[in-house]
Amino acid sequence: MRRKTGGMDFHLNPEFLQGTELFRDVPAAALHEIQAASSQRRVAAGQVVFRQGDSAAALYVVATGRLRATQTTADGQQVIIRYLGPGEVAGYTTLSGGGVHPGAVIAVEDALLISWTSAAIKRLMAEHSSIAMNAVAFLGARYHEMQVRIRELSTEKVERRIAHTVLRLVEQAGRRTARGIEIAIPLSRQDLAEMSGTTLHTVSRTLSAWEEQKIVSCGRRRVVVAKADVLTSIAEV
Amino acid sequence: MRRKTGGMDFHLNPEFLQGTELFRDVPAAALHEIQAASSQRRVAAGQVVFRQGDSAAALYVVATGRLRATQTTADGQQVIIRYLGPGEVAGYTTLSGGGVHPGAVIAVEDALLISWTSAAIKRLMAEHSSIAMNAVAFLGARYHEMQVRIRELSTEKVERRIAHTVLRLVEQAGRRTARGIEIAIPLSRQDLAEMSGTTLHTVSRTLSAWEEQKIVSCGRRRVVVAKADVLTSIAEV
DNA sequence: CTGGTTTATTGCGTTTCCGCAAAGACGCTC
DNA sequence: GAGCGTCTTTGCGGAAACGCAATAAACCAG
Repeated sequence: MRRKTGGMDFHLNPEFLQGTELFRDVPAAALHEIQAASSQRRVAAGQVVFRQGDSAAALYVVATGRLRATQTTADGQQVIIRYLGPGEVAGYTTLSGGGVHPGAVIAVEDALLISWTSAAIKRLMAEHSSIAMNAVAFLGARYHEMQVRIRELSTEKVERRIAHTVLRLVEQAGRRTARGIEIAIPLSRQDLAEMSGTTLHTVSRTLSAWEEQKIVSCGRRRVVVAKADVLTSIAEV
Repeated sequence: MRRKTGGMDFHLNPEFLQGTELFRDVPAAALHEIQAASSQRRVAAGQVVFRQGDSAAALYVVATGRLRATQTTADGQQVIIRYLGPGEVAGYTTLSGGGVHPGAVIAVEDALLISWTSAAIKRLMAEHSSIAMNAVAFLGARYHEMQVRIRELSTEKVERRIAHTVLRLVEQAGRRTARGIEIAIPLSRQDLAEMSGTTLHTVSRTLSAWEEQKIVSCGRRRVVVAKADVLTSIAEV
């Protein structure tokens, strides 16, 4: 399940760490220490990294693959908070209190994660202030993201919300292809609904209408944006 | 407008700092340095602390009074992100990048703020890791708050959302009175709407219905919760 | 290629909530 | 206490989006 750094499968080189949101610009001297305290964990697509309510024992940084962070209500309704790609942090609660994870994280592709125990990452932050500063920076950025989403959910109609969601995904996981920009995450209509605050039916109807106008072309769990500018004008006007 | 610590109006004592979310548990030795770097600023009710888009030059900690943080769209639609009371931080962006404030903050009551320049607070964080740890903790907590609100906005119907909003305000600014728990912030129907993702009309109708059932009693910009348990069951069921 | 599973589409009725409009209540100033 | 501005209530019509249900399409395994 987990193995110590130095395993045959992945060499955790300093360049990788320096490219992550948490260890960016950390003094070279600290990198070895960070690396020594790390473990690795592989998760297959669909597998759970941690559940909502689990005690926050480890912090993860995505090395390869992609994760999804969700929030679930008592009665099972779910929303997607965010997707996490290489270099991003999962399990931020581990950085602060000795609390529990407020949401779940699962892998949507096979992924390799680098992890630290709560005690280890706290010690590293206390010793190397630049790590703590990075944590402040990325938490601030995520807080801001959520503020924007709240504003959208509160003030915009569904079509615009879906447009914003798709554009955000393009930004985050867009891959240029012949037909346009493809979102490189398998995305069901349900998934889009859970990101836009609507139902899969409404998402389906909206995408169908867009497909009619050649703005997007989509398949099963796949969306390709052909006319990003038109989508932007739907989102902004 | 601003004046250095040591002015006659407010003595910034160490006990106050130790009770704030940012300077909790900071070593006593650091308090003097924190204090020396601080300024004070008084704002009258209704006055702007900073605007959305202003460059993030200062960080504020509320000493007395209450502030409101908002997000506004290009076309002037507004949502209320949060109210800020004594001990809480306004202007978190100042902690990280050299960016701009992503939202506005105004005073809803006369308030006294303690402030630090961006450079000063960054230096303090770098030197005293416990400040940085506190920043990580409170940003994590706010990020979590926003996640919960997004889940509510995405999955719940208006009445439940309004109930949640009112209960949160009770938690944050409730004051026990003869008639029940009064929310000690002047709150218009419009304000409640901007916190719940709905319109003032719907808020008005909902409060009227609740008043009918003696769950709340309200006046102009005032809400008193008589039966918090019933409100909780509306929010949770 | 065939049967089963998952995912997507679409029609239709229904609910929820918005948004206009007009009237009413409250509180402040002079 | 008269007048004015702000805030609140409420009726009514209508738009937006939900949610059921049934069908269709895509994918997978054997």
